[in-house]
Amino acid sequence: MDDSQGRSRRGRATIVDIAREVGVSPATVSNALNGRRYVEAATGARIKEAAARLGYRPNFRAQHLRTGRADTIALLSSMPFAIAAGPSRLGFLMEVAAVAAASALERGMALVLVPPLEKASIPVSKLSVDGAIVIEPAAGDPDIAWLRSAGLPVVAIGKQPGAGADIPYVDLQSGGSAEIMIGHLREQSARRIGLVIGLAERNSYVETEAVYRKYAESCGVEPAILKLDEREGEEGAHRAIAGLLSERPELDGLCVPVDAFAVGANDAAAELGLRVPHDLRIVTRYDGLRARQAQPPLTALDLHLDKVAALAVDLLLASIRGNMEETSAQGPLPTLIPRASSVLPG
Amino acid sequence: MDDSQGRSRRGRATIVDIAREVGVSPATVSNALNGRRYVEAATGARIKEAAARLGYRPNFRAQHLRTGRADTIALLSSMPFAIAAGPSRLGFLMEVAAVAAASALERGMALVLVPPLEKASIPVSKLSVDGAIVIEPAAGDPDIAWLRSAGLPVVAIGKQPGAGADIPYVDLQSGGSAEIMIGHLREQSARRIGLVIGLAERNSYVETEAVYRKYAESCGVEPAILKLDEREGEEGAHRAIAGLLSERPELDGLCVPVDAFAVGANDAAAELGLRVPHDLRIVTRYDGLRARQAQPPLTALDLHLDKVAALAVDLLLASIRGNMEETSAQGPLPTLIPRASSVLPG
DNA sequence: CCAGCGTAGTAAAACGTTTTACTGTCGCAT
DNA sequence: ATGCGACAGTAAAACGTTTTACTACGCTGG
Repeated sequence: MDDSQGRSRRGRATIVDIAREVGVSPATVSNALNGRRYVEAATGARIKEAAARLGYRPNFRAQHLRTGRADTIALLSSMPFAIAAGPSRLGFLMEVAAVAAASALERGMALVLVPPLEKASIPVSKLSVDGAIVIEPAAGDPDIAWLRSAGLPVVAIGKQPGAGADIPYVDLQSGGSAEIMIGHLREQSARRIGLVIGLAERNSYVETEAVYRKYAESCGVEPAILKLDEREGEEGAHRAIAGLLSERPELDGLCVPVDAFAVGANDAAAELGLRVPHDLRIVTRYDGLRARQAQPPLTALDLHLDKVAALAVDLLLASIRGNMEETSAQGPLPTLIPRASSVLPG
Repeated sequence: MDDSQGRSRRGRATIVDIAREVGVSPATVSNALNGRRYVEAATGARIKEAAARLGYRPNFRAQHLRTGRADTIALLSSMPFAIAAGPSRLGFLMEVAAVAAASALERGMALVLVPPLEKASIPVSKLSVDGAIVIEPAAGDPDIAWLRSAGLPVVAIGKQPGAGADIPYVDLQSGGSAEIMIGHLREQSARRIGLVIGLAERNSYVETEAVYRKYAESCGVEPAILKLDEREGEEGAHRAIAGLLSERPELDGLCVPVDAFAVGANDAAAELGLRVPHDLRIVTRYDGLRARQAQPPLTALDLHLDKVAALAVDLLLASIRGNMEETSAQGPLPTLIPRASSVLPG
């Protein structure tokens, strides 16, 4: 039964209700409402009027089925839960998420958030999305593999090591970041700098290590490199770095890109009675809550993640829509935020 | 043409490919795969084997259309852009988002993030979701109105003022929070406490004001209440609070639930040469980056947003699935985090 | 006057599931 | 024998769009 509103049985008005009302075919209504074929101005006006009068709302689920789109993208963290939990929960991922979500919405796409889960349960395969942004993926990331096998476009924030040109990315300028960090330590008169990075094969680690090795060689210092399992978190870093500092007491600077590890470095220094920054200068990369709350607060980089996130969304949408003339984008160069962990007073 | 894999022309295997392969009807395949009707064990096994062999992935868009679900919920901030921007971008909303997203994913739902947009453009009507969580909605929130008119379940974090029992909510314990804040100020020997809240009609303001008025009456202090437009942000608060403090120089304590305003209070005190906490004690509510980074750092409350977010997701999913025996949930009581803005040394 | 073409519309198929209503068969108690 | 219910499966409709292929029609140039 139609009621006086002209809509079918129960529920929302559909395109065929409008068609019946106006005396036209559903196809014409569709074309009038989303103008992908010309319909006569007068007809179009009548259709739009009827649509408004009936309170028509397109059924997105039907559109999605028909068109094969989802109008949704995902934002994935590939970091293990341990490192993303605690104070870093509001970290890198969420900072990107906030602006990526806004940027996507303004382009008519929804962004679904996929934080690291405690009980890892490949939820990415349960998602209905048109593509995904992945943050600093390690080589062989299983989520990326799944997405690619499903034929979905993926954009990385930070190049995926080992990936060909097939995965576009926003360059996080990790090499430049490393040079800024190490350069700053040297300016603060550190002469024996050590490096603490993660064990996973992430581009930022790779590039940072390369820059570090070049520094070590050119300055003639014996490299001191510690690679830690990210899952160990702050406490693991604390222990391991305490070990490093005992073995290599000459170290007077530490470049620790992972903020959780850097806090561990602070703790290790405290345990060994080393004064930061006097005896040991520490810098980290991501300027999040952890860096600012540390005692002493950690010198860090402003990665300009708002710009990075917006670039990533642009890149992904271009990729989804098939315009892939440019396959990657250059992120902005980070800027240093000097804090007490590395700046000698006076 | 079927290829050797038995799937239809191009693209993913569908349920009818499996049906053809096994020699059974599509309906049986559907029933076998999502077990809502019994199918014989042997048949079911053959079907599942074929599904695995063909690499079958259900087409979520088709499921969504057929079932009317979206398997997605939205998380909305109803705060204006000005107050959610800057340091608070990583604030309340994102803290809730992180755990709500994880919690939803573990229950098979995706969470889409709807941060406040600079150019407000009712994007909620473009979303395909089964329901929404709204953070501290003001009375008459247009997003909520829209969602309700679309028949979608809504859960509020913090009761919506003026809403009946129709909108379930997680009680943020704003009354209790106010008592904790004001009680703390009094313990820190504040004798003339002022209140700064927002102009919008949000429950936390309402309850806080009520508690404050009771305090003022019972202690015989002349109420000093400032209500500020949230869009004015830090600077607006700075100016207005400076005005208040000049007019009412006897004030020695300030309860400022909105963190952006509390930072403004800090600035106002500095401008007037008032020492915090010596001459003026300040407390705020949300313990975010802003509170911790302020000079001096602000005493705040741990609202236990992880628990709150999980409760909200539970409530919303129950609401979506139609189990609404309990219509609301009681959030945990906040706990005080004393900091230098209110704690007198010694 | 006719071939040809652009225009504005239509009918029907298609997207891939789920669900409803129906069918045949088997076992079993009457 | 017969009726009956449970069982395991099927055919077809349905969800609401978009898209393809087609039609009727008027116009234009030759």
